[in-house]
Parts: sequence; C-alpha cells; structure tokens
Amino acid sequence: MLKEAREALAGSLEKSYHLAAELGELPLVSQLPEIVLERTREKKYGDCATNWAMLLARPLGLPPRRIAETLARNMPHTDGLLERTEVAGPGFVNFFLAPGAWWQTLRRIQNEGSHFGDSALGQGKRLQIEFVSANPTGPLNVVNARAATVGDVLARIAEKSGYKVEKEYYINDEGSQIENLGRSVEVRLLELLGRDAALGEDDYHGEYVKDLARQALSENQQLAEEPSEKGRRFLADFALGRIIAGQKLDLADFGVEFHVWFSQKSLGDEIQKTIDYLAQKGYTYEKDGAVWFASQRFGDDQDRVLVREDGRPTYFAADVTYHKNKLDRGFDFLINIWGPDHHGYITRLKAAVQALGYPEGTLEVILVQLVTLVEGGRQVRMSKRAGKLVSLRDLIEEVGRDAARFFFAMRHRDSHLEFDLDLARMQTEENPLYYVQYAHARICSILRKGAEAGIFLSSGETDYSPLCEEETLDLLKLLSTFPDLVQECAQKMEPHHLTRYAQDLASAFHGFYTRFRVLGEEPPVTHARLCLADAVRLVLAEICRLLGVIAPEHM
RNA sequence: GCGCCCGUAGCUCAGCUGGAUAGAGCAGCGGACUUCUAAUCCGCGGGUCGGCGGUUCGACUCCGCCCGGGCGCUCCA
Repeated sequence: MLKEAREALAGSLEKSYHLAAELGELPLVSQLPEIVLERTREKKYGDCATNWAMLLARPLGLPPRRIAETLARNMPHTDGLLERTEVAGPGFVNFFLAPGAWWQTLRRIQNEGSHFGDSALGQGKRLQIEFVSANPTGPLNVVNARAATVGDVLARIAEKSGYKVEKEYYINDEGSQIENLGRSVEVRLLELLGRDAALGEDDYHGEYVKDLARQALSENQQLAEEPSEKGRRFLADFALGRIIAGQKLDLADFGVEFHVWFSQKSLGDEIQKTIDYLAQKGYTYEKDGAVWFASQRFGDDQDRVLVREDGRPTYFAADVTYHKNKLDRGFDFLINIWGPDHHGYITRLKAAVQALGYPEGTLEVILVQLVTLVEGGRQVRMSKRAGKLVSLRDLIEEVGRDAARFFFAMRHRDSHLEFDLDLARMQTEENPLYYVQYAHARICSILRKGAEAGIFLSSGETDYSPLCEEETLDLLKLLSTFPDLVQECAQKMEPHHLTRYAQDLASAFHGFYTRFRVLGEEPPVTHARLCLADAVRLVLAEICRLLGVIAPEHM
C-alpha cells in the first residue's frame, strides 16, 4: 500500500487511542511506542496490521487483546480508506482497506508514469559506485559480468532514489601484472617467430594472448627483429590498449556505460603526496626500512605497508591515493563492488578513508560472490591459470544480454550464483525473463488492439469503480508496493528483490488476463481495466529499465 | 588458529529492521485454447528452516557453542 495510506491509518490509530483515553477506556500515558504498520502475509489478516496494542500492553498495564479491541472500536472514519478492522491473535489489529485506497495507486501511476517509485531517499547526495575494475590483463569473465550487473542496476536504483550517481571503472594499468602481461605477449610472439620461449606460472595462458601477439606483429613489423626493450614496451602498451578497448566494448554491449575510466597510472605523484599527508597527520611510521600506515588505530588487525623497503609504494598506497582522489572530487558516499577474494582488504581501506578525515560509512564495500556456470546439468569447469574462463563476450553471444543481466540480478549478491545456461537460453515459460517480458508484450498487444478499435486511455478522470474483483484488487495491491520495493533495494543495496517482484507482478497480470477481458466489455469496464493494464505495463517497463533489459512490445 | 559469507521442498533460491499455519520458480502429476498473444492459466503432492542451547508474549530472523561448504588472513595485485 502507499505510504500516504499507511500514514493516514497510523494517524487514525493514534486518534483512536486518545479518544479512548478521554473516554476513560484506556489509561493515559505520555510516551507512546512508534506505530508500525506491516504488510500481512495472509489475506485473512487484512491488508496490513499493527502490533501496537502488544507494545502498549506493558506501559498501559493491560492485556494486549483488550487494548486492541478498544482501539479498533474507537477508530475514527478515514474517508473511504478503511473498510473494517479486526482484532486477532495475541493482539494484532488488522486493517481491511476499501477499494478506494487502491484506486489511489492507479491515479498516482497515471500521473507519475515512469517516475512512479521515485523517492528522495538520497537527498541529492553524490554517490560514486566503482565496480568491475578488473585487471586489464584479459577479457572480462562471468564474475566481472555479475559485478557489472549488480553495480549498474544498483546505480539505476540509487538514481531513482534521489542520489546523484557516477559510475567508475578503475584500471590497474600499473604493477607486476602488467609486466607479466607484456612478458606473456612477448613469449607468444617469440613462438610465432619460431624461437624458443616458455610461459611462466604467473604468466597469462589464455588464447587471447596469442591473438594479441599476432595483432602486434602485423601492426609493427619491427617486432620480428631481435627482442629489445623498446619492443617489449610496445608490446605491453599495445596489449594493454587492446584489452581495455575490448573491455569497454564488451561492457557497452552488455549495457553498462561508465562515466569515468580511471587510470591507476595517472595517479603519478599523488601517491607520494597522499603518503606525506598521512604522515603529517601522524598516521604513519617507519619500521624495518618500510613506511607503515597505522591502520590498527581504525580497527584493522595489523598495520599495513605503504612504502616497501626498496622504496616502491605498495598497491595499497595507490589504492588509498585513488580513494583520496575520489573523495577530493566531492562525493558524499563511495561504494566499491569487489569479488569475495578481496574481503580481507575492506578493513584497511575503510581505515584509510577514516584516516583521511571522513566519517565511518563514507565508503561501503559490497562483495559479490562467485558464479558457477551449469550446462547440461553439469558444472562448466573454469580455470583462471589455464586461461579457460567463460568470458562476458561468450555469455552475451550464448544467452543474450537480457537473460544474462536478469539472471545475475536474480540472486542475492552475497550468495553463490548458479547460472543455468540452458535455462537462460530457453525462450519459454521456464525462463523467468521471458515470463516477465511476455507480460509486457501482452499488455502492449491489448493497447494496440484497443487503439485499432478506437479505444484509448482516457486522459482525464477515470471511473475506477469497475475494478472491484478480488484478482483485480490483488493486482492493484501489488502495484502499490512498488515504491517501497525500490526503496528497499536502495537502502539495502540489494537489486535482487526487483526480479522477484517482476515475476510476481507478471504472474498477477497473467492471472488477471486469463480471468478477465479488457476489450469488448461495457465501456466503463473496458476503460478502467485498460488503465490498470497500462499501469502494470508502466511498472514492468520501469523494472526492465532498472534491470537494463528490454521491455518488448511484441514477442 | 583468526575473520567474513553461505546452509530453508528433489533442484535453484526468496523470506521485508522478530510476528500469526515458512513461500516462489523449476522438475513431477492432472486439467484449460471458436475470445485482447496457450511464450499463458488453474489444481495436486512435497519441509526436524544444518544441530544444540539462550534472549521473550512470539525466533528462519537476534546471541553463544558446535557441524558442513566457500573465501580471505604478503613489504602480491
């Protein structure tokens, strides 16, 4: 139900208490517990219920059921909102709303359109979400794809919830993994030239490295000469450029666009400045020839090295600098999305953000768990070392962008995700994505058929009173929970509720569709049902937009 | 050894800051197309919520201890 209706009910309940107190039916106390109206799980308990009487039992010194009965009896009339109240169980007050309460929802959706469900939760605060940020040493894989989906969907949800959102990708284009990449390409190049060379354990074994070597050679024939430092540098830069370009392209085809691609290399001397800044604040010290950050002061279980004995800054030092850079850009909140292998890293980075002078909670790190691919009832074996990973590109080609995104958004981000490739490929009812999309297409079809017959959505006031059957009201009730749902997703930073709701809404509509006709009824009935169908269409389309999948008009 | 995540129906998973008889999808079985798309709908079965204690009117949910699975505990990134 809508927030307005909830607030109205809570207000009436409090009035009821004061009325009862005036009549001497209940003792008067000054401190009242907060009224919480919760959705009921079962219809027989009404549309919503409150445990307020149970909370009042102690302060009033009366049995909760008696309080509940008194409150229910004294409920003032709430112009057309409430049908009746009941007292049940240990002292719940159950509210049964009148149809008019649900018709309000429809009016709202008609007025607000795709803005239905928008909120001011974020108060215009600037939020940056950094995600994927994979090493630029190979194509993006399925775990990156999951992170990409979660990050992108969360960004859309946050935007709808009143945040100003920027999406950013951090390119780790510096460090030993880049050296390894350059060497790996060089080995493959030497192989192409028929010379002796072998990959080391830390090198990249994937097929794409051979491709890179081939492309580099055709681009720069001088590479066929004796190996040189210059040639080596060319190879590393060439590979890096190609890989990053490939990642950008894959993500774009996956529907994920970043506002900023931030190069680690570009931090340059900011790293030293950041270390100096921390030193000046007294958060660093020297030990064993290294410079340490006193992260234990901020709850870390050990201090961390910023500058190695040999004078090179650690990756951590660069990361602290990067986060200082982000904060200097004026963001109010930072969200990082990482894989589970980085979780030991969270405390020290949060410590750094606090050391830089920002309150706890400025940085939140979300971990997205691993993905298992299943095909033909069997797990698809993947090995990073051997370079046998299913890439994001493969996934897009295999199951399509929409199915991949929907499936990645479907599970709680903290749970391992089993991705059934066969199911994702299916274009039948078993596939939840098609189930949802079909509901949308069906409604579009009704609207088209209506338009052909000269029946259009009325722009003015609609008489909703024909919408009174149980299934119809159920559909309306579900629609009215959408704003709460979006807020829940935003607050908990959990996108998966969205897919579940989409399935529920599609299911409710399919049921409605089977039971009732929209077109061909008496004009008032047809008009009212057309409004309802269109409202469902709008909400489904909005969910698809948030998920980044297509809401098809035909199927 | 320490820390984090997970353990719910045959399978994959929900379960909203503690609420009433724990839900959905898939798989299984049985029905429904002369009507706006049957890519759909309706019905049926299925559970010691990993285990044991604790907190309270009430626990899948909170706390403690175990069991099982995953991951992390570098002057690597």
